[in-house]
Amino acid sequence: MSHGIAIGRVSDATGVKIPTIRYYEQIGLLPAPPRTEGNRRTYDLKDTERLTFIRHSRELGFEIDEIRTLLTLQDRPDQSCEDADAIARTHLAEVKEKIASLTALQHELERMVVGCSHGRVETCRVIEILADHGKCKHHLHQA
Amino acid sequence: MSHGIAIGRVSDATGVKIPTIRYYEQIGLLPAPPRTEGNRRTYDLKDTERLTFIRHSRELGFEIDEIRTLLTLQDRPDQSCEDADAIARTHLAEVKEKIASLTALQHELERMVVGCSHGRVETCRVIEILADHGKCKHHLHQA
DNA sequence: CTTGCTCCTATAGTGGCTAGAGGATGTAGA
DNA sequence: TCTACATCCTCTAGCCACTATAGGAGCAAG
Repeated sequence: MSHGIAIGRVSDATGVKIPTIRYYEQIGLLPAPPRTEGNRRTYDLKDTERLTFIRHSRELGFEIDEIRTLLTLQDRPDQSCEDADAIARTHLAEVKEKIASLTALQHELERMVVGCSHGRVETCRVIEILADHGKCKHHLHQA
Repeated sequence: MSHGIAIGRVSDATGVKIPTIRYYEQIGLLPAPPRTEGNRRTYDLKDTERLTFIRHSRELGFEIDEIRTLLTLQDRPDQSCEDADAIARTHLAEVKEKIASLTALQHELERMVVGCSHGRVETCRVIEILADHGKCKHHLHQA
């Protein structure tokens, strides 16, 4: 008599680890499900969908608080999606900046690695560049 | 009579915040400097250089433990720089992967934002894509 | 001598989990 | 029915690299 999905199955279905699911419950991201007589959590399909939504959002780099907003938006389909759009746009801008930053970093690392004489540390470009910021072409904001 | 640099000056000179400098001392990344009679830390130029090295390495995304290795390498200039080179190469590979991942993410976010009808949540592509992983073209490793 | 800046220690908090201890429950086979 | 094993439970602590806060003490200029 089990019309409830066990946490392990939910974990398998969504790819979210069991402790993480419990953590999401703890921080109020996932509602606390009913329990069996033996005190085990029993989920339903909606929970699984919600978790999939959460996991996908996390994969896309959204923060927990952003996901909280997106979830409440999802729950009210008749409202304007302005907020969701704004969150996504802001996030997109951040991602673009991060890519730019990382690309600059990539070039600098390449310069380091290519310039390395493969000899002694004394003449190593890797160490040299790290020690002397002036040898740095690019200004990196965040890496 | 002050031939010792105060922590605040070191902070200004290197761009590393005061609590962070103390933290680095605590974890053994920066040696504990001598103190004045009034128990204040007094640094010298070498410390400033070491901190600059650390800051720059952090900006380039190296982890503390990697920096630890790089620092010991720097201290022995007659040794082979193989290790430093290996660390930089590994790091470069990670950065490249991250860029690829973020670029995929960027495309997906753009698809979301462009597809958004700016109407009600019901028809919002942002929410839709987040809810349904199947609508995702790219497989993202880490974002 | 007082004002205000810098510095000190120690502790706790951040985000987003992850790991471990120690125990209860559920299930499948002998 | 017994037993072995998988799965689940709670609770606490740890991870990284800081950052913030509280509650003081030291120091330099006006």
